[in-house]
Amino acid sequence: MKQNYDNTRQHLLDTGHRMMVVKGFTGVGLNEILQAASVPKGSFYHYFKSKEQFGQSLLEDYFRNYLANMDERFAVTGNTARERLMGYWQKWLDSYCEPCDEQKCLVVKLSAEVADLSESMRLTLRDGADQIIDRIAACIEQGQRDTSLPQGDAYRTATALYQLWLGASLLSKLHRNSRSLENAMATTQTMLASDKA
Amino acid sequence: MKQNYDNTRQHLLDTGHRMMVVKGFTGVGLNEILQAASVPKGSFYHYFKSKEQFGQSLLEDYFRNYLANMDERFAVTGNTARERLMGYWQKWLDSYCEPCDEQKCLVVKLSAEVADLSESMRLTLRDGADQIIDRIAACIEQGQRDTSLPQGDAYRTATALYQLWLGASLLSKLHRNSRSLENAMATTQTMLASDKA
DNA sequence: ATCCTCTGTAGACGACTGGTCTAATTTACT
DNA sequence: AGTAAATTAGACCAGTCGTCTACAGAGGAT
Repeated sequence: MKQNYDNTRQHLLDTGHRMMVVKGFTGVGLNEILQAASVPKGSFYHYFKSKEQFGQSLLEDYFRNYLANMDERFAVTGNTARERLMGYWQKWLDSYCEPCDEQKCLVVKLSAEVADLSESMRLTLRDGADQIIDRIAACIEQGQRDTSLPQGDAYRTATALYQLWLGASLLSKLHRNSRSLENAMATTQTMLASDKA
Repeated sequence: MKQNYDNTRQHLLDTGHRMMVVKGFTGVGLNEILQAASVPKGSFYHYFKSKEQFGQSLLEDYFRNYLANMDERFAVTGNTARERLMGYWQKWLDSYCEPCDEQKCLVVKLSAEVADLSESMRLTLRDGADQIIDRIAACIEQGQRDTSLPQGDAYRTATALYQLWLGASLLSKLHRNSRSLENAMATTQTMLASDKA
């Protein structure tokens, strides 16, 4: 039963994620999600207190996975921190697929919409983004130690890079192609050029 | 009468802008806008074919003003192109005001939400963003000619800078402060350092 | 001055969807 | 078999966008 509870709950979260990534938070209705998940409407409020709290849980779940993924990626040994970092951006770039307009990254999709709508979701998004930047900064520091990355304020560089990629993702949604992301990749390489931070 | 037409139409556009900048496109209802503008519903569909077309007109109006503003700013003489460009970013930074969460920039607020929702709005947003980048690039080229800015691919740099500031604006919405924008400013200065493009 | 037409105003209305909540059913375990 | 908890059904009403009919008033033509 507890098993069942978690299943249904997670199933709702997954379904919600899939729809919100395309339609946004306000843009998806509960009915829509519940129908897609084959969960009766009445059940929703058994698992979640409100749509807002559902959205927050969704974000928490998203960041938990995302950060775990980053940790795993950045913990790899046998290559330089620079390689690990560039692999992260490369994966971001690769995750863009031409036909499917799906924007996997919820920070890109929801930040602007949700920041003025729900305080709890805003805070979850904010903390998640901060943690992502922290990890990027940590990787840069590793790179400064193993000399694969240039010296300089790691945190500032990490923030700048993340901002760059968020903006690039926004533009890639407008263009429906990956050119903006490729430009971001080139800029990233320039910014991490060994002579200048 | 024609006067009245333009007045009411523009009044609807202005009111819609003010509300969408806070609540997003899907987040505001027609009734809400109409009530705020004191315009009866019947009139709305006299001026606009649908909510979507209203949104598109709103964006067109926004970009028309925004680009005119940029042109004016970049056409000033008596200073270097570098100063003109940095003035643009400084204005972006200044436009953030602590208490009012209003995000004036519709590209930041609406891109992610609208890109998957309305093709016409997506294209308007895309073309507007492209024109902004074009102007930034033109200003950079001026700076390369008057030697106030470093050599390099002006268009690529312009795109990177705009992406950076879009992403920074997104983060500033999450944090409700201007730190991200200040970071973007510092990064901008580094990227435009005279030794390296 | 009278009529006519066209622009714009007015808001009721329809069909539907939104999120929420209470009451009832089903399930699990004593 | 009885009780308590987990789960569901569906009512609820405010709100959605868009349609439609009615009418006010301006300007031109006769």
